[in-house]
Amino acid sequence: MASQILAQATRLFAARGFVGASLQDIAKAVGIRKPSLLYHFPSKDELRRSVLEQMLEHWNEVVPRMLRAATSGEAQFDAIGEETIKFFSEDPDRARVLLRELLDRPDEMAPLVRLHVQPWTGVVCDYIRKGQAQGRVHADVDPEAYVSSVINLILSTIAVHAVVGTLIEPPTSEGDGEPAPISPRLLDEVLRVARSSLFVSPAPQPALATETS
Amino acid sequence: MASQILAQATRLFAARGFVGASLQDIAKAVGIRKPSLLYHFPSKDELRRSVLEQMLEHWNEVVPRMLRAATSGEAQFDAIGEETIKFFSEDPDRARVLLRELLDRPDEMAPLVRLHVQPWTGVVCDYIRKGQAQGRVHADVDPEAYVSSVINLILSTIAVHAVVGTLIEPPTSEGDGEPAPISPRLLDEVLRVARSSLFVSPAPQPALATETS
DNA sequence: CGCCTCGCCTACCGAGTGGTAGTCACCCAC
DNA sequence: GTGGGTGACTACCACTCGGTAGGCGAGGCG
Repeated sequence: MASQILAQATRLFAARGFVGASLQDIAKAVGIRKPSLLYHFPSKDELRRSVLEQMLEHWNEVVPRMLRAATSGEAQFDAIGEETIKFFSEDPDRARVLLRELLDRPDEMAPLVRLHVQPWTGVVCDYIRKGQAQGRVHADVDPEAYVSSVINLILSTIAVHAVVGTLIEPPTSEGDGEPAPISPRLLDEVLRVARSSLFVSPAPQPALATETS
Repeated sequence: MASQILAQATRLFAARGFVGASLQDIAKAVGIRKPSLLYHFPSKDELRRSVLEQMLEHWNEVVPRMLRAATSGEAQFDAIGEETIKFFSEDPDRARVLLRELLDRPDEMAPLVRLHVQPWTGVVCDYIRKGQAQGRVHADVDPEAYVSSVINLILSTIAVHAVVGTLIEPPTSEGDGEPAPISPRLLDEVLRVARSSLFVSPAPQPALATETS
């Protein structure tokens, strides 16, 4: 039950924001009444914290896999980006909730961000600096700023893809109720930008048969 | 008077979101009572539209300057990015309000985005394709997706710089009430990423005496 | 059976919301 | 002076919000 509440709360917080999504809305989406919801979560703020906690918990399961990939080789470097994109794009509400919290409560989110992404970015930054020493990575990359920018780019691209997507290709059909998948063109380009702004040799593969699939 | 209301409304919408900022809060920030505010703007929704309209109006004054820069030469290409960054970073609330609206009302914002940034991105995309034909721009750039990504990156970087900034350098002093300027490291890296993921020859200048000015 | 806990309910509360009605002081043209 | 518009105010409205009080049925257990 609590998990259904968390799921619906995540969905509605993502769509309307924390203040915009009322407990009544969330309860109705779950199929119960408001006081029943408050039985499981003592307050709306507690519900918000639980939503965030659940998401960061899930995130923490993904991180070790990425770190292992990061330290193994250059080609696997992309895997970090792909893994991050996968995490957010398999449920874009994660990106939206996170972005909204970043906007709504920056002071509260700053320590959380430090706690959950700082150590990971530290490893990646070390790897970038090593790459710079070996000449594989552009010398003028600012590792911390680069990593922050790429995370930011992935997060916001997925969060607002519904709007930006209509910029790059007209909506296929109007009035559809389903979520509309994220344009692969956008995601591919995000990865390409991240890769080609990091490594000095941008194209090991000649990009000739990319249209196969 | 109306301009003061718009200014405070922009500030509070940016900080707390549309539903989170009450008319009473805005009126108090201006120094008047709520009904007096509703005398100037007939409804809260009208106030929101006016805030957006004022911002897009201001934006439309900047666009022609950028377009002139875009069609003049390669070095001036960066000027577009710098101009865009300047527009948002001289008042980060613009980025925050825009991002919030993108999250809150995607269906309403999509046509606005098309109207106000579509023509401009069209010109830039043409320029990118010309650059690709001449070999100055990476062949695997997806012009529309690239431009969308860069706009997204600039917007979100400035919108949440307060949180991300603490990732790349510890806050100099705690408890400061002033807005805290955007880290130049972040902005420089955003520009570098945008530039170096576009052009094939990333460094015409050897980046040796860049610290002169 | 009696009793307790769990999960949910209806009914209600005070506070705050966006918005309206009506008033009042000012100022400027006639 | 006087009429009318301007821009602010006080007082109020219906409504929704997050949260509480208390009851009710089902199931486990002595």
